[in-house]
Amino acid sequence: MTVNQRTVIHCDMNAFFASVEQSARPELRGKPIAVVGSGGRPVITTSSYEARARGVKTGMAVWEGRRLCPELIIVIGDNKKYQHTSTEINRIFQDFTPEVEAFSIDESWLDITHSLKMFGSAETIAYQIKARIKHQFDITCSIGIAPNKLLAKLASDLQKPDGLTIIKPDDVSRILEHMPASELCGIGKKTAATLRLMNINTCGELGRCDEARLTRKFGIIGRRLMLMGQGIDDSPVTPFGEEDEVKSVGHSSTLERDIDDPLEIRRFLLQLSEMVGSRARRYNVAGKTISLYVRYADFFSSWGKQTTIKRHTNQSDEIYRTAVGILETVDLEQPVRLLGISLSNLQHEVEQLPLFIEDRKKLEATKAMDEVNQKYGNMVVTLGSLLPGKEKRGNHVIPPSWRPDGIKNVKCT
DNA sequence: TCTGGGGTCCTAGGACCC
DNA sequence: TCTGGGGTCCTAGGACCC
Repeated sequence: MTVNQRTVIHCDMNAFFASVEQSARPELRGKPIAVVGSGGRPVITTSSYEARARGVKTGMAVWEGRRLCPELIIVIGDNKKYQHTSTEINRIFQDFTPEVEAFSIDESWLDITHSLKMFGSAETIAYQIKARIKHQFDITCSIGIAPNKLLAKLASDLQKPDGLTIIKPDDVSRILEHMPASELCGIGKKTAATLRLMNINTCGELGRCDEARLTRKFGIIGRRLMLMGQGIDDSPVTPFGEEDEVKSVGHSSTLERDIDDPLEIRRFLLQLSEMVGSRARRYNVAGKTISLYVRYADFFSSWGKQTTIKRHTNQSDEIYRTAVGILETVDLEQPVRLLGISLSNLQHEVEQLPLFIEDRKKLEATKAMDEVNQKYGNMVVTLGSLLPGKEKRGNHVIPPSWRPDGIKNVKCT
């Protein structure tokens, strides 16, 4: 046993978006509901446990969910509400330890190593967390307690909903022996399939595998895979404010219908550029690399291309022009199903000090536009003048993005 | 009648510089 | 006739997570 034994909690909200909706709207409680995006081709983002019992799953098209469960209630998602609830829940965690890391909007890790003395035991803390979340939001969660993040996450997956699973250091090898390797966070479909071809199915087998054999197959992550199989994970819980800086800012959107009209494509690119630009400005970052991603009507074929420009930018018009520049190097093979733009190669803490009066005017205009858009929702005001031709602007509005603000990078007020 | 949107990390190969 | 080699930046693509 090492001296540095840690105790880590992983907390996973059960059917988070659906639970928030059922909590906010009593008439939805006990019913099969599905939370969907607001786009023209909606898919199910989260379904309640009542819906899951009927086979309704994340990622399904709405019609498919309805086929399986005709009484399915469709609820349009409200990201702001989920964001807010998530922030509040993380505040609860912080009453138990300052070392809280949000993995996603509905999952967090807590390093409670130094909180045990004050609160008694990990179990006590877990039960208190559950009770407070239940009381305050009427939401259940599944909690895993283990010596590290990898195992805590594995543990929280073992009992759903409303579970509490403890993996004690002494039990690690017994529990992992027959656990499918694919249960580990980080081993996805492809890796699991490759492992199976190597005759490795369980964590036990993975942990005993010759490191060189894994490295030959997987490169640098080979060693990491072996350690994962042994339940070893030294990665720290990184508290709020100490995360790595954002590395890219992007938006993509599936169009309501497939399009091949170049002007219409540009219209969407303009909106995407504005979404990316305004978010970059809000984060106070600027990027040198602009990427354009296109998925064709057949869904399976797609491409992405990127260009690196001379200086960093977070100006929507520059992002737009660069994206169009990329588009012009390509002959589209099919109508377009999805368009995406992202800004990377980022510089942080950008200071905007325009030298020329024209630039200052533009900055003022951008600021005013950002304020209006922030107040009245996505992209009420756009740089319509950049669009070629005089055709009336399409009234299609790109649906609010799934998670407009990564929880990691937003200062909560 | 389908199959979302937001990210991160890793690899490979080419261009270019000293 | 020898034709290096390290470092960095770039593009493209794949795998993973929620």
